[in-house]
Amino acid sequence: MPEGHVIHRQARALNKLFTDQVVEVSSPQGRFSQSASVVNETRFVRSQAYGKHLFINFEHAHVIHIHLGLYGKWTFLNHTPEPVGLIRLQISTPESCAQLRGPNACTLISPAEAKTLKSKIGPDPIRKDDPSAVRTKVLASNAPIGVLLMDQTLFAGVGNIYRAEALFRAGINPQSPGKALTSEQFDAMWIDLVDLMKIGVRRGRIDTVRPEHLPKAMKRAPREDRHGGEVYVYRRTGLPCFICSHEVAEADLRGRNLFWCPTCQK
DNA sequence: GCCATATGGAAAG
DNA sequence: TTTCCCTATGGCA
Repeated sequence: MPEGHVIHRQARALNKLFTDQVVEVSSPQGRFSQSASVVNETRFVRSQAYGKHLFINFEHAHVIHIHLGLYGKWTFLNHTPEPVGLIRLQISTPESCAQLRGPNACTLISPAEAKTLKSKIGPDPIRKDDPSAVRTKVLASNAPIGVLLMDQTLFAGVGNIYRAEALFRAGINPQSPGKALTSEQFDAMWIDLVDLMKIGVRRGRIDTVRPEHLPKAMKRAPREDRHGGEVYVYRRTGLPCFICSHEVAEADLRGRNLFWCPTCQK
């Protein structure tokens, strides 16, 4: 259920636990057993995040590709318990254990296949990738910017929350076509995504409310939502905008929930 | 216990 | 554009 910042944290956590160690790899649930046995008791080289995709390199040029999708979840433990629930992938040493449940994708691939996959992933704000090619595409596109932001070949790692919040902070209506943006607006939004997502990596939660709006936000915000942080519009449907007090709106855009302030985002 | 929901994306139609 | 994947959780009976 994560956006890119979470995947980057998980890559970091896996590296901290397992880099250069010979690890036990298994699939208690069974579905990944055959692949797990291929890398079982081999050396964990490193894990890397590209947008929402995670790549784990093992010795002998084996790579596990993971995408969490909506339900996927990692659990990190300092011991290896009896399996609870459906664990697709488990990596462990005597000191540490990482368990993966419900991923959208978990497959053993070759370095060549990894390269192909990575080539389809767009620039990632957290990796400080160059957005110039994407800027050209966005500024020429008739598609709504709210749709473009969710396209992982354009903005790797951006999900529904960062989309809603970046557009709010930029004062841009999600329905505006990409070509309606100025080059300056695009650059400002990209830089904002870099800032916001780096904060997300650092804190492990999504915080997007500017300090000057924060006291007000804290007072009016409902319970902490699942994103864990403080946001302007995501899942605040019907609640007053922190800036103009207009009700936050919600709509369906291409099958995903969209949140915005009709006043602040013309 | 049952049902709706979720920060995603590929495949099918 | 719709369906499916696949798991956990929270709200409600």
